[in-house]
Amino acid sequence: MSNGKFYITTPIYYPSDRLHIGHAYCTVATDAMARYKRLCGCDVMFLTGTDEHGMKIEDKAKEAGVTPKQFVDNIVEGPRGVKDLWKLMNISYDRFIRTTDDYHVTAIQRVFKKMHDNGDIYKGTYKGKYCKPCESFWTESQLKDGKCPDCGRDVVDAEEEAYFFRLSKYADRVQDLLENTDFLEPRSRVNEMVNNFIKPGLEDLCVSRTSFTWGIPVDFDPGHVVYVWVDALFNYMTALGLENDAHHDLEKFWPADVHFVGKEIVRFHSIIWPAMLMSMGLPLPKKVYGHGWLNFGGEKMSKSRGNVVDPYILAERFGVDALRFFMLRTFPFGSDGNFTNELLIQTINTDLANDLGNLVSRTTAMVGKYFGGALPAGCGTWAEPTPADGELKELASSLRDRYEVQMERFQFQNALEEVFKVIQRANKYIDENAPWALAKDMPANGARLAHVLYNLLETTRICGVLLTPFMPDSMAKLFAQIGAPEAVRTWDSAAVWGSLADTAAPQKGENLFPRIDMDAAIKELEAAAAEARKAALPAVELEPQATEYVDFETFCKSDFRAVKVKACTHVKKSDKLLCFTLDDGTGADRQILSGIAKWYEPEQLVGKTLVAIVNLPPRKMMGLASNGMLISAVHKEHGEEKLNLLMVDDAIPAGAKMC
RNA sequence: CGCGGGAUAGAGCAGUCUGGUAGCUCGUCGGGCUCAUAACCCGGAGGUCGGGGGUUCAAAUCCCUCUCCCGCCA
Repeated sequence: MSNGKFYITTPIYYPSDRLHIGHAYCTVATDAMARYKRLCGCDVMFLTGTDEHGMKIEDKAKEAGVTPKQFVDNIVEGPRGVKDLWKLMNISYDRFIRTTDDYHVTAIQRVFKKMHDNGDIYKGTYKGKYCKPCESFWTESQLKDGKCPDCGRDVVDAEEEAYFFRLSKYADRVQDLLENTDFLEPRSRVNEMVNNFIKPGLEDLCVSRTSFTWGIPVDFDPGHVVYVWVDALFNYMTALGLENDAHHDLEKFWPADVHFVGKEIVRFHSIIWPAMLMSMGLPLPKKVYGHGWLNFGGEKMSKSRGNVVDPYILAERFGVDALRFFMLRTFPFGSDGNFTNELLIQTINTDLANDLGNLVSRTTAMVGKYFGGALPAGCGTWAEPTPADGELKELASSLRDRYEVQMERFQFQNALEEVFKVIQRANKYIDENAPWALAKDMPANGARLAHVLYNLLETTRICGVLLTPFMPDSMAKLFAQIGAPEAVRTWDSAAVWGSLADTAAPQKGENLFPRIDMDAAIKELEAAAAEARKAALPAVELEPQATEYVDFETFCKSDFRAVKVKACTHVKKSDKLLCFTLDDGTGADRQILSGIAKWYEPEQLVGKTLVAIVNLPPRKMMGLASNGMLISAVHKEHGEEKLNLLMVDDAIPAGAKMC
């Protein structure tokens, strides 16, 4: 692998809400790639960040009663925010750009001006549907049943003055770029872009707005703010110093080697972004890679479905490295993957605990047990290698090359598959050699035993090096356990069998990857998810007030009375009903059934003064007569129904009329 | 005929570009081992690769067609 530079980016995420596992997926993939390139000796620039402008954030901030900047500050820098998440996920980004950063703001103004000056941005009118109460423009496709998707009211045709980018001018060049180069990968995305967007004809793109103010102002035309395309996409260059003095790495790192992006924004990165760069006369990035989405349980993750996976919960429970590994080991990077908790735990148990963790554990344990912790000098070579020796050695020393091929194609799944084939071979090698049998006659077989263990340590070391980009912390622990110093954790050493000193002194340590009890963990996760869903629901939800009037006569017919509870019992075979014996002031007991067993124990209600409507027609429930209805206050808390019986002052006599 | 993706063992997936004995993980059945995180190793059962047609000596793979599922992502 040659050295040189490598510039890789994630999309800049939109901090209108907490990030979920899908964002983590893309960022972890980028991180693994960046770490891999550093391991290879490249000078790496790894950029990530946040795209912080726009109407949605403006609205959300208003809702929360803070300024837009305060709102995004909290989500980006605040507790459990974006930066916290990347810290937790051990993301080794070199630079983090926020589109609200001063240098970016002024740089974007300059870029906008340049494109305006060269004639590619011109003033026109933006036609759309306008909702007056919401002061919002919508496109035809955004409307819900022809109405405003926000408030459901009617919209009217309207136009506003706006700036447009001459996207159409670059259609041919972009189509050529997509069809005749490997600019966009995987290849299947190319057809999608060309068929859906280019062939029907590229329209010029509206690149400014006047309908909201939370954006970068167009400095030569007050009232207009730069819309997301110019603002967000150019982050990849402003972060290096384009049109600003905050950074000075443009020469060194541009063009980007690859932009990793989710498939939903492939269009922007493969059509709009190159077109704008063409307009600016700037070099294009070498590649855009559109990865798939993580679905959950076969369905798209979405807030409304309540199936958004929280990376915090998973990382804290199973370990960051296990989660990072799982995402990249299990799903082909280019296609959608179906995330399930079962699959996550299964992968951790099979690959990490049973195969890798256990291999390290049994190997280091044997070195300790049979050799007191250090192998004898000279054990690295063996005069008459067995076929198994040769096979293991060959497989392990050629692993790096097979791995590299896959990594260069961003096929993390395949790269990891190669590594685990070797790990499985090593476990088999133990069986073939039965070290425990050799150990029974140390004088005769001690040297052979030492060689077998050395081969195992060396295989483990090579795998450890190649797994480091995926699980940096765990591999550092692994190296410590097998006694591999820094010098033999390098890319070069991963292709050189015998790099580990034959006197290596492994130290059996804590389990690198503890096995997980599937059933227990699933239960806990489901409980946690339910908790999270609940927390996301509104704190207090009230029944909307009736808009229809009830006439006075009808209302007066309802006879509400104060009643005192003489006795209260559960109704047999019913989990809902309580049976009340009430003093209603008439002298005769009144029996009322009420479906409130979920909220009250019978004992606690005896003696209370309640309110009941007493002239409802009698009704039988579970075979018992109910003569009226007790009045309760109801509302919802975090989606859960709450009920409180109306209890009034005990000084009120039984039978007193409410009016 | 809107566009795209998908349909491969009980489950989840790879393989399809570049045709050549159908593969992985889990599960299941049987065996081995006891160094190790009740882990590891070996073997078996289980698939007409969604249906139909075509090209070919040869099709999961190429072509046509039909059915069903998913998504359309300011």
